[in-house]
Amino acid sequence: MTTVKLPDGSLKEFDSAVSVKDVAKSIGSRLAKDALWGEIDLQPVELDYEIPQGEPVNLKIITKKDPNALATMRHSCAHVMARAVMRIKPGVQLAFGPTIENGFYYDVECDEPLTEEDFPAIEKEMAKIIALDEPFERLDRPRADAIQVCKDLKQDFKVEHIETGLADDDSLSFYQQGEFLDLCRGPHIPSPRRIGAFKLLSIAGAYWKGDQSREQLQRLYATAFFTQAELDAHLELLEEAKKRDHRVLGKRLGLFHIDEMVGQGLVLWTPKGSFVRQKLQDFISEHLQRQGYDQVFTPHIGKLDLYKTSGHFPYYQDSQYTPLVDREYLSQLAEEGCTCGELSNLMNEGEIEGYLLKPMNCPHHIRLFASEQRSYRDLPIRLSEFGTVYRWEQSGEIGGLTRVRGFTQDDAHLFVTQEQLGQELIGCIELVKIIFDAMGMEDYSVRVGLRDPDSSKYVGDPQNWDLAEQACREAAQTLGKDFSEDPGEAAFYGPKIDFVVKDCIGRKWQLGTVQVDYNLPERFGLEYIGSDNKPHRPIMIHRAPFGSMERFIGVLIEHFAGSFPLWLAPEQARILTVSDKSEEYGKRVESQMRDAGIRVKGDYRSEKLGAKIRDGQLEMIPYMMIVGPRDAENGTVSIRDRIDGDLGAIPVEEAIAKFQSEVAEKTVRRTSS
RNA sequence: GCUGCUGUAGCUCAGUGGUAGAGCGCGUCCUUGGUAAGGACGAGGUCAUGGGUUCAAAUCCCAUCAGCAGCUCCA
Repeated sequence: MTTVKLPDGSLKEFDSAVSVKDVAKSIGSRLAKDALWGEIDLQPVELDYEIPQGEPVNLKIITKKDPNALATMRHSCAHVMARAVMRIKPGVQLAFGPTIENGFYYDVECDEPLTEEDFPAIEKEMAKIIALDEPFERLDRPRADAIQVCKDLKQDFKVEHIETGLADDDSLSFYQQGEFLDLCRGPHIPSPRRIGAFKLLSIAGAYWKGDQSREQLQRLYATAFFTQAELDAHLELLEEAKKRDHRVLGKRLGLFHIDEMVGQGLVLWTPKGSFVRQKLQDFISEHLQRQGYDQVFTPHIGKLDLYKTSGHFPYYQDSQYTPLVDREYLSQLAEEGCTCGELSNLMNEGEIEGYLLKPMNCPHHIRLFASEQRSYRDLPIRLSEFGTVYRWEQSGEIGGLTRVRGFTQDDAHLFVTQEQLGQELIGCIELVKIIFDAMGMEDYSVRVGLRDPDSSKYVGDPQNWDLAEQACREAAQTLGKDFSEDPGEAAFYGPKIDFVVKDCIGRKWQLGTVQVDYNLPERFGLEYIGSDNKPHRPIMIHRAPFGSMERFIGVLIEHFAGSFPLWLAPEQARILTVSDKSEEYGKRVESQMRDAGIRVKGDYRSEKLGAKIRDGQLEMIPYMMIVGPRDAENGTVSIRDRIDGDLGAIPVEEAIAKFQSEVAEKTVRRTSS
């Protein structure tokens, strides 16, 4: 008699010995077909495993749909990969080898570094190991034994990990497969034959335990799927994603240029890219005006005193451009025989006179606020500026438009009373929502950064913090979207709400941000006169709904895969003549459209129509208007839509009206998600 | 900043020790073609920069700069 208890609590009884597969069959033929392996009392077993008779056993049949099935298989594949590397390279030290979103990695340290040229050999060895079909066997060892096992294996990272990271565990598990033994929590698949298809993807550096001061390891990235077809589909998806990379599209569509001679991370906007940027600025400016913001302009530099007061200099010196040392101060230092080393020390200590390229706009706005006496009747004061700031980002972090050294924030600083804080935060969130909605961006996440209760780095009154954190939560709730609350993610000066999106290869970027600040009003001694005729300290809100124009446009290019909606497209429509004979008519239509405010160009080359269409498609022109003798005769254009193709001939006026309404509606029509 | 890879024509790339190639683009000419590439000819490169090895370097070595991936960082 065999009795199994299924995850739903139901019991199934069998008169004779049965395998896992038999149980699956008894439940349904579909399940039997989809079953990958079983789990008896949480231990993975093969499908042909004969279930022990007698006492009831807990059985779970694992299928592809099981959320952990793929991850479990991939983790087992990571073991196989590590084993293969150890067979090929001597003296391999193993670190961590977890599963990640679309695959897995294993951190290793080798005497001679691995390169991508080693991949074929590793993959071949992995295939051999899988063909051996040795099971993954779990071994539990008491703490002291476990340390000894790792010492015997000469796996120093594992020893350290047990001694520090797993200091509270009395018993530790290992998994053994053939000669390969590894400290591992599990679970694993019952045998490697469940690894359908795998591929090594890349190799990169990573620090042991993520600590820059520790050993640098080599991280082998790979992925695995249950079938070759799934792996192929995944790889194709990666290729497709690369095609919408904003760096590739930015070059192909001529949106921006980053020039070696100008400097790393410094963006040159081409006319087309500048157009998109300007349109976005105009768009948000209109909403700022509606919300009662005042726009201001401030310079790109400020005296060091300003940043000493704000606290930004010298504390963030590593991420700032070197100061512009005051001319007279510099000659004075020279007269005193100051050496380079001494100058450097003076900079480190912040004891230097000169100017700084502004790393943020707040100090300038603060001085504008402080330039007049303010009454509670004036508040809230909302100063906004498309302010360009410069930060010395680490060279290895810079790339494309998403991480640059000079960027323009759609910045604003709100000076508010405690009572106004909640409502103003909601207003800020509203702006972010307006932007995401207008772009049809739904795939973003919201993070409320709260203070870490165990840390003392935060400035300001804890009661105010509580109020501000609650105000942030309430503001976030107005989005009607899930948000995460992240303790420890607040800035030292106040809580914040961040908006995060992913780029084409899955990297996360913060776009919009709304931050409460109790610190700067304090440091600058800001005041307003209250209704009680006494001075009070305002609270500041920093907010940037786009984040920065650079990063936002970078993400936006990928979001639209280069196909901007009509209202944002630098070139909205293009006239394509069928032959030279229609050039005159084409030019007439062109000027008619231009007069109607359409951004139109004409392609009058003596190319065949097919070639002109192809070029227009590749340049992602929203509408192509084909004009030939037939159109000239009827006063029409034959419209071709970037997405839907040929729409047939319509009168020129009708085409103009169509475009104008699409622009007015800010319609978003995307070719793919 | 760290590790690894990469840097050849405007763009994408081939070229592994014997003084440079393709496709696209660009120019000129021919072609006058109705919904994703018509044809011919031509111009265009101190092979990222600076050193070194060698009779000889795009090719091998070192440094610098830049790009890519990851790590670390991001007021």
